[in-house]
Amino acid sequence: MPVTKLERAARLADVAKAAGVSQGTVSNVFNRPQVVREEVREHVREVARQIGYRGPDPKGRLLRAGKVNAIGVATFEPLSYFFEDPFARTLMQGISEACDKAGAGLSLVSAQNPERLTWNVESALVDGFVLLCIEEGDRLVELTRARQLPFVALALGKPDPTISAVGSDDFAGAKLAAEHICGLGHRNIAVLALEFVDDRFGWIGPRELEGAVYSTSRDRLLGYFEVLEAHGVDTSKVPVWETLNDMATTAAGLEAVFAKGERPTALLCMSDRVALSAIEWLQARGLRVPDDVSVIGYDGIPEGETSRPKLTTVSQPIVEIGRRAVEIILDGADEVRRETLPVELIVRDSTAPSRA
Amino acid sequence: MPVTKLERAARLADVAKAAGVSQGTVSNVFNRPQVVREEVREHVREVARQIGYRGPDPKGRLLRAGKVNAIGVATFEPLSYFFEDPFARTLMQGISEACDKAGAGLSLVSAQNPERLTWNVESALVDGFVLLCIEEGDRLVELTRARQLPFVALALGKPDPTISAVGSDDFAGAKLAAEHICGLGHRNIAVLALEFVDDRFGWIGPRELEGAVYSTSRDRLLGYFEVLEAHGVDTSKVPVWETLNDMATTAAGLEAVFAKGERPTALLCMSDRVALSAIEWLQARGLRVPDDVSVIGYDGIPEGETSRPKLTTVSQPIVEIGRRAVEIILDGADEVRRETLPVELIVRDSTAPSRA
DNA sequence: AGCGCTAATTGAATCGGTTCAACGAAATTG
DNA sequence: CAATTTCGTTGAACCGATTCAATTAGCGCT
Repeated sequence: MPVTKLERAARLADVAKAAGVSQGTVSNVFNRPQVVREEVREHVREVARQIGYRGPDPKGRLLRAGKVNAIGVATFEPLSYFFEDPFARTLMQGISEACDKAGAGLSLVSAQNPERLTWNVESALVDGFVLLCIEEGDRLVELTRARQLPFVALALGKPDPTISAVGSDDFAGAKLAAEHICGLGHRNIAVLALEFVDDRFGWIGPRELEGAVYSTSRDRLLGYFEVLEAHGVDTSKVPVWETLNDMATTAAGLEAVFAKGERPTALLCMSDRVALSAIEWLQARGLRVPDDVSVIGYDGIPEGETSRPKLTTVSQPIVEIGRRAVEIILDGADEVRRETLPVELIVRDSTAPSRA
Repeated sequence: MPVTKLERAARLADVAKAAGVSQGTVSNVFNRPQVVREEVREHVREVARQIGYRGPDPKGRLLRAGKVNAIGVATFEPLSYFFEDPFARTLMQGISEACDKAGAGLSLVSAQNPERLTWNVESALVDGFVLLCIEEGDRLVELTRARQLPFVALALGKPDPTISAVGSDDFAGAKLAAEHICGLGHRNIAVLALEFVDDRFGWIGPRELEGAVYSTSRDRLLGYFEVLEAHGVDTSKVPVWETLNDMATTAAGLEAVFAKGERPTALLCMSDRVALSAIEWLQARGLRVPDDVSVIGYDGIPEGETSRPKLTTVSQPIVEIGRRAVEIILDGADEVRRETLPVELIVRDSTAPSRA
């Protein structure tokens, strides 16, 4: 009897019935063709073709298999952040390389939109999460915990020992930067920092340092200060301005710093983005970098290599951090893993000896 | 009686049993809390907490719901391509914006690895695909067809009317570029092209043009030629070099072009990447852009705005293309949709009047 | 008390596969 | 020839939820 097409999309069971074999056999035809006799195999294939069955639906397979074979990357920023921000992009490179190698998929998740029907941390079909804790790291971790899936936090502000995390040594990195600047003879220095607490910017004093939510910023500042003091700088007089890692708040900070009496001859920036913004601001004001002002960044994003002047910076192994995070998740071991990768001073053209 | 924890992860059914209610009620507690009496709701919540149930598993929900609420972006390149290539990145911006707005997820899929057990076009859990047909567009389309999911092709080389696609008018865009160059008085022109057939580079003659696999390259070249001829240029003498859209093959092409007798005063490049590479090569050889050689690109990637000199180019609405592709997929209408978005000439600093 | 109405809950079917113990038939062995 | 092994196939359980028709409970009204 001729096989007729069905109304709804064909299923495995339909093929089985039409071909007069069991579901298990049809399943095998598509998943382990070797175990089924050639004659049967071809027959099933032919029937499948006739009723328009194109192979097992991943939705069904998933439920049984349990494993999605994909990892999710979550952040509180909008999805476009993954493709715009240089740091995120570099990180994603490492993450995507590791996924490619493991044959795992990559799903991007934005936790920003708390509404219903959105693909979020609660509903994403993934085997584990890499958390990009740029902002609201705590909430992100909390959301993810509820999913009971393995996860690794990156750029996590807090050194919580119950959370797997990959990062680099902020304290050591900051010291590297400060050593370089002091070694060039600079003593009149300003700091352009990242956030100490959420959604605020402006001057940072001892009180703000004390109440810092983000240990990244705190550790880096402490690193700067330790070295500066060792070189006889009175850190209580060093202007520290908290930015939102963008042009606007960086410019505001520079306005404020340069409005003060003594102008700095060097800028310690806690990110390359801030450093690049600062250079742009300085150049627009007719100040030469590094002749008039030395600028050092932090992170080591690719843009620092092509800027003018090329950016001196402390480089984190961003790609490597992403790669490790994925490896840890795919490892499957469920104990807490914390890794700190080494940082490196990269001297390029945006810093020069002090002329003072 | 006290509720005890289970060995395996708790399921909805376990909660139902432990709380002495039906599965349906527990499902409602988590999905439509309004419909269940407060007393029951709280009781179920409490029991769920005790046995360690954190809410419905998306895997199960998926099977029933049928909709994943995510779209996939597939290409033959490795995953890292999405974060490295400027064109892809800009496209992804549009795609991710549209996904964000629709509350849909975003999964990246590389079709490169044909092995088993990999997250690929056949197994990705998505509701539809955006196909980035940079290379091997045909195979990609074929693979995707088998999934019987809606898909939209971008940058598809062939004008296949059975496939939904979003693109821009290559012929018109190329004419724009050529008009600009001719209008500046240039008559001695070379073309740096993209691929006409897979995995080859070098000179393009009438034969290669004839046998072009990629209509994008062919249409652009035809656009260039039509305008050049209208300005009295003998196009059979115009050197056309096919690149692989990278520095190496662009440099090789320039070596070849400049080794020939008459040096061009203007370069028509089929991508901004090639144009930027060309500028770099020219500058390294001591040739000034645009004084000695004018260079015009194609695409309109962000890098063209910050390069030195800033790049004159034909801009495709890349972000918009990505956005439309997602909208078409989420629309759900299953007829074939083909859209051609307008291109625009953007005159910046890499082109100048011919001094001849 | 009897009636109609609404709101809350149940039970079973369903989604689309994979897996595995068990089984029958054919091939191999002692 | 009986015993064992191998191979291919079956049938049913299972994965973890959602959905909806049917049922029950509770309430107000005459």
